[in-house]
Amino acid sequence: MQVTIYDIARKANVSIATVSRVLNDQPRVAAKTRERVLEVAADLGYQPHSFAQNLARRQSNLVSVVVPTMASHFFMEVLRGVQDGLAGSGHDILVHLARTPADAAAQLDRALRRGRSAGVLVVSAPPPDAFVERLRRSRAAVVLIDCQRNGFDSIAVDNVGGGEMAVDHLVEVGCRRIALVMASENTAPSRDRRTGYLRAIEKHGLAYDENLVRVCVGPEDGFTESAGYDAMSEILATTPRPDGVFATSDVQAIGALRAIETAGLGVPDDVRVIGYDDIPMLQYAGVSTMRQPMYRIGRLGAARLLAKIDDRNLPIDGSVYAPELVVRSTTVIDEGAWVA
Amino acid sequence: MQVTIYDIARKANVSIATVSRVLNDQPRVAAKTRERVLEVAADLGYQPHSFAQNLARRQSNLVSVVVPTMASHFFMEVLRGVQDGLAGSGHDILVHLARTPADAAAQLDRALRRGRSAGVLVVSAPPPDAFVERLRRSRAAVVLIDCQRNGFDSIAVDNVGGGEMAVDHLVEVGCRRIALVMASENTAPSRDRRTGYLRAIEKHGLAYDENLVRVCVGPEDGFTESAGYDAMSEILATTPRPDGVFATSDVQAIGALRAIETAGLGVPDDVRVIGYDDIPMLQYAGVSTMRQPMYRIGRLGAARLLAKIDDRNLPIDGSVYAPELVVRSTTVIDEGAWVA
DNA sequence: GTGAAAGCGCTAACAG
DNA sequence: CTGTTAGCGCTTTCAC
Repeated sequence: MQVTIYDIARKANVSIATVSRVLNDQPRVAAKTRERVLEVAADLGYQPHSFAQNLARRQSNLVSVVVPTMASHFFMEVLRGVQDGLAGSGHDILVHLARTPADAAAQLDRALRRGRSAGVLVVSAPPPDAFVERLRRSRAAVVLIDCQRNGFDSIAVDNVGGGEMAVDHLVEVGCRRIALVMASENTAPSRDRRTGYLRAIEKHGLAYDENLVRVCVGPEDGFTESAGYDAMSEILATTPRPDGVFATSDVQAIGALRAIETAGLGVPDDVRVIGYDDIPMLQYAGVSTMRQPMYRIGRLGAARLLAKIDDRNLPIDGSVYAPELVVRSTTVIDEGAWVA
Repeated sequence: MQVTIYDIARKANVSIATVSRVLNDQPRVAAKTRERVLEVAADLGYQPHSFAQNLARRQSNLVSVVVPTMASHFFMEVLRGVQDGLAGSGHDILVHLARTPADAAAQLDRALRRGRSAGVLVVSAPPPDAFVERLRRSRAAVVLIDCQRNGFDSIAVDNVGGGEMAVDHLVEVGCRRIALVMASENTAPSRDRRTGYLRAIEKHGLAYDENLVRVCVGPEDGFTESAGYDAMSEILATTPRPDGVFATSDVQAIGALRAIETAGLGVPDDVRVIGYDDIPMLQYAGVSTMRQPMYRIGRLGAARLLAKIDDRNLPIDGSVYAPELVVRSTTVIDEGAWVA
């Protein structure tokens, strides 16, 4: 059978209470006893049973991450950040993948089961109304990542500002008729980026033309290359055609690019293109975009969660990071780039 | 405080044993009692405390997945498959990201802590020698995904066969001098695909030229676009130049493509290119590749793990799936494709 | 400094 | 059919 503190106690001639004290680095133990216990424990290859510990301590060393399945690169980076942010705290990561908004609720539900997780990180999808109460009542600490909601801690990236910056950039390089290829209105980042688009359009005194705006539909909330292609194809049928396009994600931007080329137009000469995310592929495809600090928000989110777990009464804090404009050859002429 | 079975027992005028029986769907309970208990439980919003359950049942409802961080798309698909394969079993997924082979050992270690996980899924990296013994001794069931090792259950894709098929295809479309752009020799899939390459070269009676083989170095075990670019650039300096290239991953293939274009050569006219994985981007980039059933192996791996958890004495089973050749415009002339 | 004993919330014999 | 009673492995008072 497995070795428990009873085995250690017996072999070291002490009580299990003492073993527990030693193992938990508590003060009131004689140096010699401590040493002996430690030695026996190492000898026996003792490993604490975390369920038993958690039960006795009335706490959990698990952290749940609830995340939509789309955007694998984004998620992987965030997850890396989360793991690093949690490192050393003794917490392990429970992952709950949500395919759809409805599924997100189900996954959140799992994550919130009594005693399960010390904390929950909700990524890229603000909790639905029905959960707000539940989340509040829960013993688990909650931190939102890449989304925000009143009353919750969050680490977000400024999607409105990002959308605005992207369009600002297009205007700066000379665009006047700027199209928007956006993902499903179901997703908050997508909606926010549109808000930024609208804000910039207005700010620069450009005319808003609904023919230049397309909402992608389809799987993965429209965050796909083909959705971007379809949307852009439709937009290009408009007269006069746009001279710039902002896509709410990089994969959509790639699709838009293909549509533009298919239509026999050139990038950036006829139409300038900017995406959002900065997935690795984009660097080589030479596509301008808004870079998001994914790893960073994951790491900060985890740190924030640990703080919250430690002290549930910490004031609510919403950090918002600014995305960074990455200029490549789809918005400015740059002969060194790969894609023309 | 939280509601426990004691609360239910009190309110329903039964003992906790009866409550437990009802909650666990055990037979010997009067229909009426059952109904009453269920009602009270629902009323109180009872949720079982999984740590307590696990402790009492002497089992775990957690499954660990140990995975290298590179290849985010691959992992995401596998993870989706795992989650679906586990659905309904009541198991949750613990994720352990490993940055390096050394880190993989540390993560495996975490996953194997006593009583922690009912099972462990090890993805894309066969367990190091030092762990074989440990793994065997562990109470946890173990299934390898996308890798194999004597004595362990595994769900793998035939990387040797895949490499061979890729090269076969290049030969079929007329290539005679075929280059290999491979990732680090640290990774098993990479090594296996090379074996397939060598096998095909020999089978077709082509000359093996070491100048046509480059091992990518750098971060992420060489599974990067820039590593592919660098490797291909070097290979192109060889005279006579190759007329085909097999890259052990799609991102490397994209890099190779860029190197070929930079060198002023055409694809597929001068050099034909085939990658490995079939990441979504490739479909639109029109790159030929070997498609791996990622979701599927994840799902099957999970199913296999559940079976093993249920009966640890099941005979060891190693399933090997064949990757699928996807022909696009980097190996055959196809005017409809996007990238020329 | 150390030990005895009472839980943590639940399951599982064992009686009745 | 139902209740009593031991645990699961560990932490944590409270005495000594």
